[in-house]
Amino acid sequence: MTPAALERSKSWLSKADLRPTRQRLALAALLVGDGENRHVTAEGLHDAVLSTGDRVSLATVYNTLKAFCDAGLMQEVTVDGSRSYFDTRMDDHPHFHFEDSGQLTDAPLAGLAIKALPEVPEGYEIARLDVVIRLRRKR
Amino acid sequence: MTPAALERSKSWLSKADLRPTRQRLALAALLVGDGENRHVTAEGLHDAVLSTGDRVSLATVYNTLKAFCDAGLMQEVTVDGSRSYFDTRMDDHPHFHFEDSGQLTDAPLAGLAIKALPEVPEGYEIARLDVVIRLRRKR
DNA sequence: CTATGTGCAAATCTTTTGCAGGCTA
DNA sequence: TAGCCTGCAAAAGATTTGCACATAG
Repeated sequence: MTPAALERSKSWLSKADLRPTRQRLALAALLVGDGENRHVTAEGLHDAVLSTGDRVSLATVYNTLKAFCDAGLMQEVTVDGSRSYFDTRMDDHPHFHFEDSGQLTDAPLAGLAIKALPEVPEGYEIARLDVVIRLRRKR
Repeated sequence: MTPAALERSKSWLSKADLRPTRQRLALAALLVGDGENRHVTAEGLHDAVLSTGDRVSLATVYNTLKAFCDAGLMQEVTVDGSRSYFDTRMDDHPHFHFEDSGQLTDAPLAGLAIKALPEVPEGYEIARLDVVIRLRRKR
């Protein structure tokens, strides 16, 4: 982990009043260490952290990702019933989901324009608008 | 099950070359017997069929719903990581998801207008566009 | 009759939880 | 020190699967 990545990870955690433990720093470094947005699954992140040599249990990865979400640092994105993805980008934006690889990426928000939304039922308000563009490899 | 519902269920199954077994007819009657669209979970449908007096195992409900999807009679909608919903309506249309009750309903397609979509990556085409409007009860 | 379905229980897979011990502030 | 964190293993759900039996065409 570079000094810059360490710094970024620490300030990311302190933004949410989360203690900079060894495990959280290791995970944060993989998530925001380079300043890019990430879309990870718990298992994928666990594999990634193990391959850096750090030891973090899978249960802690789950608990930590959930803690990051609760703290408002990430959001959970549901794209297929079997796995959850965790996204470091917090604004409402569309996603591309590649059906062949299962990969999830941000879709440029610029290209999406929603002109109107269906009328929301009485007594409710919009919590979030999820847009997933499912992509299939062209034959 | 009314004669009309039985008829509708049978023709719905035959549309997809699925044999009209007792279990499939019981499930189909609940799904399309009245001509309305339905959004069900496997467990919810299982409860419903049991309450009509028919006996169908939960595993068969799962297998049958999956068979209906494979046959192009329904589509699976993923709205939160923990459960799958199965929708008898086959066109691309937005959904309302009520966070308090977990209920899923169709949102009027009329109200949604998408002006433009992000450019699709080279070599891929859009398989489906999922739009889920998450609703929270107003305080 | 033969290929398809079905039921049941056990297996899988992802995610959560309980609890004893560890570590940050 | 006090309270928050972590690890592990076991629990909890949702869904799938293996296999023997049943049934539609």
